Amino acid sequence: MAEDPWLTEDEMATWRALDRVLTRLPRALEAQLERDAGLGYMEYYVLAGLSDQPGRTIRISRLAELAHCELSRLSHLISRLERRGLVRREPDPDDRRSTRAVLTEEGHRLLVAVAPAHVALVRRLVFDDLSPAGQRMLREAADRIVTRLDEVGA
Amino acid sequence: MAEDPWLTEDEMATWRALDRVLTRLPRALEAQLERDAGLGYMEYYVLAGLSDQPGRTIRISRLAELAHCELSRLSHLISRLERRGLVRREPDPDDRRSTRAVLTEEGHRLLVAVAPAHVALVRRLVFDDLSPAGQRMLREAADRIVTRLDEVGA
DNA sequence: ACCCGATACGTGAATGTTCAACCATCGTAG
DNA sequence: CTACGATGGTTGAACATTCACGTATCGGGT
Repeated sequence: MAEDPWLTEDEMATWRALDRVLTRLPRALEAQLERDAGLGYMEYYVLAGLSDQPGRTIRISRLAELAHCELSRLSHLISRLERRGLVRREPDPDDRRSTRAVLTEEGHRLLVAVAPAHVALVRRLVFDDLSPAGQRMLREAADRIVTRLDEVGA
Repeated sequence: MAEDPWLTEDEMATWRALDRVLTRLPRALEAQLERDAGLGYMEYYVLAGLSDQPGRTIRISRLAELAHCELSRLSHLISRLERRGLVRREPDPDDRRSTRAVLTEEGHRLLVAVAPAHVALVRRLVFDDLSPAGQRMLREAADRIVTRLDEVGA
């Protein structure tokens, strides 16, 4: 951790650009979800993840792994969604420590209603005018970063 | 907003990778700053931005633009930093509505103490094993996304 | 059968962020 | 010069997230 620490001019410019994406892109997506459905970014992806599971059901701890989200946060979040009738908790018959989250019909309807606009915004912000080569590079860069994140245990 | 909304298989994979970076990279950087200096991500960049200004001083509203941060949030944030003696407020002589934030000597010392480890982590997570071509692509992709964000006014 | 560490949550307090006011000052049209 | 909208900033309440702790269950080892 001791050696020449600083970034080159080029790296600095790249980092600034990436940093702006990091801070503004989630904010923009969240704003749209909030307006259209009263959902936060994480709430949306929890509902979306849930709808992909067989029976639209999944153990809460498993969902936390998928969302890279702490159990405590997810518990509060699910309580909010439950109050709104979008998900429901049910005990896991196989393991009585465990709780399962189930996407309700109403939750599914909300998700189906809001998803197209969300996907359209992702397409517009990220993929419009991104060449296939550019997209491949972007994915490779992102995958490398995720690999590094796993390495440092974050 | 009506046409074929869905993402291709490839786009979906790219988006998932990007999404993981969006959620986990800031978290990892923030965790390091929090451990080493008790600073949040935004707090660090506010101090860093401040130290780049002549006289380590800047109008608060200008700082909010630089950090793409709302005034209210910045005001609370600066109050916290002020309580810790890292910055100080002073009235702007040119415009009496305005307040200026000044980085204190102690704030500067903390910044200098924590910056190397932060930069080293950025280098490790983002730039190690990123080819010059890859870096150029990454920056171009990020810049395009920022341009789109400006277009939709986010 | 019993003990003990690990796993799967839930909860309440502390902290941070957003939202909706509010006040003071500035620039300017009339 | 004055009234009025725009700008700069603060504040407090509402809401979300994190942290530390508590509880119940599970899976072994002995």
